[in-house]
Amino acid sequence: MKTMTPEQFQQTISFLLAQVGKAHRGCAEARLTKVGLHAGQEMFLMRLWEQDGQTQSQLAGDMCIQPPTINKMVSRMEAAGLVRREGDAEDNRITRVYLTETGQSIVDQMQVVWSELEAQTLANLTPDERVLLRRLLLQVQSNLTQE
Amino acid sequence: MKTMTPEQFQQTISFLLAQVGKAHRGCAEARLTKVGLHAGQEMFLMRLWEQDGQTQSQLAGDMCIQPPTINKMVSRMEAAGLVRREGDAEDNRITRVYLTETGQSIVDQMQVVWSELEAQTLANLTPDERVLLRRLLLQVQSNLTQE
DNA sequence: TCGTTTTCATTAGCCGACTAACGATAATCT
DNA sequence: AGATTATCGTTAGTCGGCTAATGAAAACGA
Repeated sequence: MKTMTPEQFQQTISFLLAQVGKAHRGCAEARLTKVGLHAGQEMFLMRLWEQDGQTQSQLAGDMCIQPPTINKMVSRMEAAGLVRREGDAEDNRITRVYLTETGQSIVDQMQVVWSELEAQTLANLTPDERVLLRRLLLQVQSNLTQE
Repeated sequence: MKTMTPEQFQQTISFLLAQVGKAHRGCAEARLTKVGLHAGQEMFLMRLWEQDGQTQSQLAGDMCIQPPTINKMVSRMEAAGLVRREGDAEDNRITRVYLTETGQSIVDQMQVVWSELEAQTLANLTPDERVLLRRLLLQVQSNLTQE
């Protein structure tokens, strides 16, 4: 009583989605390396770019990532000089994270990298297909996140 | 001369795709944990299920993963009793990997898990939309893998 | 035949993710 | 006020990924 074959496994959209996700992350990694970033750090810098001086918990919440992950990332990027930690004056539990000047310059380069990645991702897709793809991905995201 | 705003960054399909990929992997992880697997190992077992006794290089090539990643994964899964290493008789460089009985039983459970994940992923999508999503993802995959 | 090149597995070390567990501080409740 | 609870940051350890570098064995070439 086999419920599935390997061939059927590979024909699932989940399988395809996993492959596309890996390929996309790989391409992002390759491009981000050129500006001195690792895949994942671009999201962090984007959040800080959006609002500087956030707490680590805040960043973890926005990025849907666990606090220890943020902590190590901040430590490394602080050592790399992209970011600066500063204790909050009122609440001694909180340490806020700020972009340094070199960090800001990397944010600028990151925008170019991301635009190129977006162009590569959407190549050979018509405007209509891009709209459709977004709509379908949003539905999938909704399916996977809620409950 | 800013090329982008944080809002525009978050509106790219690359951003959405990264989020969906993370969510999908997270759901896979949550479900696979119940049968004693980590996210990523299901692909490995699937390849071995497809053809038992493959070499590590072969598996790495099929999975688009680097040999050291396979090596550590095999070591851990060997320690967990899911898999067994065996040297090749003709070529002493090669070590082949075989499914154990407990590994085979996990493959069976994995099929159920994967079916559930597929159902969750595609919920609220019509058959037409599913076909469309596959086609669009295949195009994106092609964009990201070639060259 | 013997040296070179290729292939394969492995080790070490890094990074992004996670869980579990702690210590310190703030907020809350009795 | 004092004890309890909640929050925040941090550390330790795990796993899936990667690159760089080694060592051993097979294949190849002069």
